[in-house]
Amino acid sequence: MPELPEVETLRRDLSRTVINQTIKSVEVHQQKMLIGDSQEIINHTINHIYRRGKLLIIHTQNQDSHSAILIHLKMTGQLVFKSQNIAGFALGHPIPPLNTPMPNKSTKITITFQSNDILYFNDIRTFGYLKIIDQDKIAHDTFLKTIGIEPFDQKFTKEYLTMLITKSPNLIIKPFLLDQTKIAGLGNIYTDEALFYSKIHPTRTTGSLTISEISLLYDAIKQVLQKGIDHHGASKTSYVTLDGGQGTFLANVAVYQRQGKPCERCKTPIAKIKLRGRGTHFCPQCQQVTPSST
DNA sequence: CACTTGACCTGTCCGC
DNA sequence: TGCGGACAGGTCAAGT
Repeated sequence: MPELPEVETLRRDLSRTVINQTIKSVEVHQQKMLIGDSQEIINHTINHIYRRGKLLIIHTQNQDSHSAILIHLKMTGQLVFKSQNIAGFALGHPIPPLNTPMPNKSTKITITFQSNDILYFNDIRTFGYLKIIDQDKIAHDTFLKTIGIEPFDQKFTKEYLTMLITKSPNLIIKPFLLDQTKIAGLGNIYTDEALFYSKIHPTRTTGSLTISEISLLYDAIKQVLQKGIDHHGASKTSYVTLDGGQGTFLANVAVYQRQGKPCERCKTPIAKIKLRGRGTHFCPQCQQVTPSST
């Protein structure tokens, strides 16, 4: 469930808490969650953290080597930070952390810093991973290699989106938007929201979209992602912010998991269908299967 | 080659 | 109350 806004929220929080921290030890509680050699980052200092789509990339180094930690949370992954310096640790999220014990049974990897601060990687369903590789090999990572454009990249323009759509005119728009090799970072929640605001039915084909619909879709993608970041992400079941708190985006969704509830624009009950195995929410009135004339 | 489907997992919820 | 099954969804290998 963590999509671009959730991972971006974690990136920002991590940048305030673990930059310049030196890794003392790495404890792996479930082997398959770790790819690579944890010894490689012992005594490494974290000096840079960035994000590609839903993937978090942490640069570490010491005198001899430069490594990278790639973290994918998939559906139920969590990163939780426990500081020794309680007074200095206030991330300021709107919903404060529950006092969930750390570590717990979903804790898969524990990273302890020289400060004795601890970063926990939890994942109930164990779909996520933490991967340690040489920094020179980042460009060869099989996932990163195929990932598409960043929605907030300057190169992502209306023309770029039009080009992507024109190139694959026979795809259903929702799976198209979920395809990480085309646009990076959209998942089920933000895709449904973006289609609602652009008044496009999720089963429309890419080739059927008009220029003005593509324009609306472009604006909607950026707006819902920004709104998600502003709300510190969407906490449904498992996603939490770095301090264990919750994002508030779900209180502000228009369609996601609002089936049966009135559309905020026209009061028609929101519908839910299954599209390619994904729960898909939309307003049957506002989002027509043919282009709207407006 | 481009696209689609099922598998990977486990906690939660619903109906019987 | 207990149990089985559906469901949740990001990615990738396998299939079309």
